[in-house]
Order: sequence, then C-alpha cells, then structure tokens
Amino acid sequence: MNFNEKVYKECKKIPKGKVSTYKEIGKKLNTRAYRAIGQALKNNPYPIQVPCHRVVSSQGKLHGFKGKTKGKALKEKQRMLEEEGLTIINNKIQDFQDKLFTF
DNA sequence: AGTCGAGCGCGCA
DNA sequence: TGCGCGCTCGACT
Repeated sequence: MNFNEKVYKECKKIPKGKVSTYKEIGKKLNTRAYRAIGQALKNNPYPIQVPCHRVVSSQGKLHGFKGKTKGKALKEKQRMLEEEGLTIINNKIQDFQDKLFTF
C-alpha cells in the first residue's frame, strides 16, 4: 500500500457536496506529509474516481491548485464544486466549516 | 499582523 | 543522490 494509494482512498471517501483538506487527510493517515499529499494528488492517476478538486487548503481556499491559482482549470473545478452544492467566492469556499468533511 | 524556514513522502533527473 | 511539489505550522520580526 503506497502512500499515494492511501491518499486516493481517503479522497474517494469524500461525499458529493463536501470537501476536505490536506491537513485532514494527513491526520487520517497519521502523517504530517501534507506536501506529499499534494504531490500525490498532482500525480493523480484516477482523475475522475479521485475528486482531487474536493481537496483544498486548510483555510478552505483553492490556493495553489494545478500550479496556478489563477488558471482556467481552476474555474472549471470551482464550477464543478458549485454544482455539487458548494459555494465558492473569490477562490474561497463559503461555509467551509459546514461543508468540511472530516474522516 | 506578516514573513520565514523546516519537515513530511514520493517522483523525476 | 538530490531537489522540488497543488502544504502546514510554529517561531521570529
């Protein structure tokens, strides 16, 4: 069981309409390698099965997604999330605490 | 307050 | 073998 696979596994547990953070995942995996989690998601071999867009920074912001926070891909992810019942304003998730999924 | 640096695990050179 | 990454947190300005 690779570290990556553990990350994916946890990500897949995030229900629709909810989000989670690198920190929470790290906590769940009993590790502090938050960066590694980001790295794992970047390498994401299962883009659809593993909803990496549901994983955000601990502040509930989409900061540093896909390398550039101001990228076009980010907007798409944002819209996807919005369609799942989330509200995102200025790259920030509204009612983040409420939508946050803790394992 | 805002900035800085270190530490985590894995992938690629 | 060494560095960098979709990060976070504590320590210091």
